[in-house]
Amino acid sequence: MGRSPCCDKAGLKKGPWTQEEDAKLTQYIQIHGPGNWRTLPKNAGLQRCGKSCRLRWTNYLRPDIKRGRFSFEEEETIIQLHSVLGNKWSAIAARLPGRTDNEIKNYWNTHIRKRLLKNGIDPVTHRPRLDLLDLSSILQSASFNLSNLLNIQTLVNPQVLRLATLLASSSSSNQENKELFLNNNPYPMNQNSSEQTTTPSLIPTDQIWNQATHMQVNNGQYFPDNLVNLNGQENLLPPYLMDNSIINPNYSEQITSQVSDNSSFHPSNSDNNNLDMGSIFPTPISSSTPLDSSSMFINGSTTEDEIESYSGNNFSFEIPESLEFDDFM
DNA sequence: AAATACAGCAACCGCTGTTAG
DNA sequence: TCTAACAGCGGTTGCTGTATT
Repeated sequence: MGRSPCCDKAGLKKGPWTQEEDAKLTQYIQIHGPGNWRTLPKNAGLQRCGKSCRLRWTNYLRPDIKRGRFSFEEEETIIQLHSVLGNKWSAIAARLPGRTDNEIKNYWNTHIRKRLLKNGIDPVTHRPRLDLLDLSSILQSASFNLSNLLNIQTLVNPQVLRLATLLASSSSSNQENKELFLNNNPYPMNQNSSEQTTTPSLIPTDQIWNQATHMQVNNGQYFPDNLVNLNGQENLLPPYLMDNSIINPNYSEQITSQVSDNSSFHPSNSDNNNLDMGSIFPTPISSSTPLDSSSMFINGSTTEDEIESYSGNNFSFEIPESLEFDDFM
């Protein structure tokens, strides 16, 4: 339309808001209410454009804004809604009381998106992609040895598996492994999206769905409850493949049907009579949680933030006394 | 201790849809 | 019906604090 931004007007301030400006804006809105943003700055004695005032109010000063760290439930909700709605941040924010679209967008880009990529999940399609994984680091994991690798060959792209085997059998240093992998990665990151969605590295998720439906957690790491079964046979999948929200082929459809009914959808931390979140967000005791970094100790590294973010009451587990960590090693 | 890199987030930009005159 | 202003949205930028070298 070619309209120049209102802030182009001379004399209007830009950049971070001061406490004084915040106070003026808050006081004015408390008296007159929000709206009429064009005339508001002048009436409130602010050298700002109306748009800037509106953004400051809606994203920061509004009294109903919930500040601070996102809860585990909120993060799950964001991930699930994003899998259905995409980057419709306002639509996602509408289902997270107290959170703004800007805040959710920032949180997605700075936290969730990176973790999905790290864990081999395409943040756009929400599907597992081995070509996004740091495979060499997985191979260093004590719970993912060569014999395990060979036993999952029916589940992964043979080409990737062959490469992983090569890396695992190599006696060279870790750095050399990484370089070897990078040089031989058959599915580089710069493929176009259509190729990505059809790449054979996509895990046939329905094949492993059943294995992920019953999970236990131990030492911060998820394991299926048949990890060590009666036959003493170890489960052969690495933890990152046991995330049932990731690999459940139906979860997107589930939430789509829920979300499509706008009048009845509510996030799990509100009255959830209209939506059984348990059907969408599996509880940790029965299964893994979606995209949970604490379940992804692929290379034994995680951040304090990630650990802390999952340490709330919503994340308690029952660990059978008979289960010992050594059993998994 | 200083320089550099990185992460997180508030704020801005530019576009689109809606509304009022 | 047209036009301009408003309101809202998603993408991007740039500042600030922290971590690393």
